Amino acid sequence: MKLKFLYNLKLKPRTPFNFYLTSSCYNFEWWFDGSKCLVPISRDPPLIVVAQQHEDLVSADVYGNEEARSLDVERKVKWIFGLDEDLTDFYNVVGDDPILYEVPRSLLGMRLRTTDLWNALLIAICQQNASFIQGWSMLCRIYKYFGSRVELDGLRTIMPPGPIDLLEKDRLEETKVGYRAKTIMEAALAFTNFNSGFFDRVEGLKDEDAEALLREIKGVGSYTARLTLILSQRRYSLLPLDRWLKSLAEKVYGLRDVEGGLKIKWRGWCGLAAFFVTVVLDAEVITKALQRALGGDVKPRGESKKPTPLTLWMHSIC
DNA sequence: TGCCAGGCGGGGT
DNA sequence: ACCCCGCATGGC
Repeated sequence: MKLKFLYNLKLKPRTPFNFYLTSSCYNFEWWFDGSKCLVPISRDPPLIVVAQQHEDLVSADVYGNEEARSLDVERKVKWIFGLDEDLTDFYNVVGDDPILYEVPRSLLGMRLRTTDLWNALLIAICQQNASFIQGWSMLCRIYKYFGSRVELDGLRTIMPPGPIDLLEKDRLEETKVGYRAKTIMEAALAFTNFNSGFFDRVEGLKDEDAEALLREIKGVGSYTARLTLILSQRRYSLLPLDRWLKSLAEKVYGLRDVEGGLKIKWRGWCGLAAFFVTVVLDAEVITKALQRALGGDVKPRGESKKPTPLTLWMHSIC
């Protein structure tokens, strides 16, 4: 599929904003090359934005078919990059945190990029009981195998698959996701069951209700549901607590009641804090992550020998 | 080789 | 409410 250039947008982010870090994090080579960040906005009608930094603005070249002209791209791009987001209070909360104090310093202006609910759920399921590299390799294979190739003025990229694409092709074994295949298919089914309007309502629900609704999918528990809502709707109050973060919090902060303790410590920023913990510790496996955190080595490595959240885009992992 | 890694649900108590 | 186990897969 080829998409043609439609128009350009120039957007002004709230300062401080770091386009490079924001685009780098948890991204793939076909969506970020070090300067251009390609953002799939809509599958039907197809629309992809090519964003890059332009002085103190974000420049967005919009590619799509004619049908896509009517979409409110400006609002979506602002939302995805968090251009209007104010992290002042978050920076105050983590400014002297032994794990996160680098966030308002070396990672100043970095925002979380959102993705749509379905894709966020896919990402979250792939993190279940898997190391960073295993989880993102599974995702990588899903995108390559089920996504569609797209070309924008010679730029080659991938449109991530929708639930229908997975159901129709029905060859998830090829992507080596193991027992998560069942959960992914359950999720895909739930997302195509439009009669009930199952997920159209999620946005309007309170955090607990949104979490409960996602958990109706078999194989989706509290961790997966919360991470999904953080990555798609910036529900930063939610704490996606897995064994990795639990272990870190017990040993580094000396917490016994991790859930309660982190909520007091990070207040309404638990979800964003959890996200940044993985970034500053380069998503190392727990033994290494603990060493790093206890040794005060909480600045992400620039080196690209092996993939980290910030350098994933520099590597081919599948 | 064997064991484990950012979960989860189902079975036991 | 808890505790414990199996579940695919790849990497060390």
